[in-house]
Amino acid sequence: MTVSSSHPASEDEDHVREFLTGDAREVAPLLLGAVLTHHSPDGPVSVRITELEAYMGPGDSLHPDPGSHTFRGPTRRNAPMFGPAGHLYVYFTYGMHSCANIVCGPSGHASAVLLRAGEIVDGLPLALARRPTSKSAKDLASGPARLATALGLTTADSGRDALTHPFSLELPPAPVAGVSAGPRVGVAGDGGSHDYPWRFWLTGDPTVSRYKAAKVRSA
DNA sequence: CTCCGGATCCTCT
DNA sequence: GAGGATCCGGAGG
Repeated sequence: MTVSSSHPASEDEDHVREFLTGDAREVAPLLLGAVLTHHSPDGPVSVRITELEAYMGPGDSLHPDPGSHTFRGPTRRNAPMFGPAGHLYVYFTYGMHSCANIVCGPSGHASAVLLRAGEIVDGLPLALARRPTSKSAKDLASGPARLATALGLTTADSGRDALTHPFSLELPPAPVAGVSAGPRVGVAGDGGSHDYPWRFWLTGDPTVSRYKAAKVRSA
């Protein structure tokens, strides 16, 4: 067989991309157990996803999502969320942390899944070097900013394709058993008490971030 | 174990 | 100019 000069997508890549083009609320629980790898110049680190959250786009009359960064429409920062599925949306927050999403849905539909926690399954020494304050291997990626740091992701990676070099994403061979769902963390929704159950995690997994209820803002 | 505040600066209004 | 899809360390039980 011959090799085309235009780097054709593999069947695997096509399959993963098509899967991610679905509704983020359906994609999210099925992404549990998936392995995201970043091959940085310093070496590879792989994370098995154990917790994530779905964020929907603007203009969904059934489920308006004030918690989404795209709620007020496209901006320079959130532009990748309006792009094709499978790309990264990385944002910087609290003056010091980066958090990473995988974009879902067809282009124009700004939905994504926030990677909230995972288990380091490859590149443990490098992940440790990136997160020297972590107290145990379980803490290396037990939070969205921790996960992004352990993988070496920054806003420079926002908009890049998570399915091609230097990244790769492997879906679990079969949907994982033992999935829990609940309200998202740190998002006050429409007032705090009616948050959507769009956070998914592997029940009982030790790497899942410790739950903290969304801060309720008084007007 | 839980609770609480400081760090620190990008992004959008 | 305000506030954040957070993390960490310290104080107290």
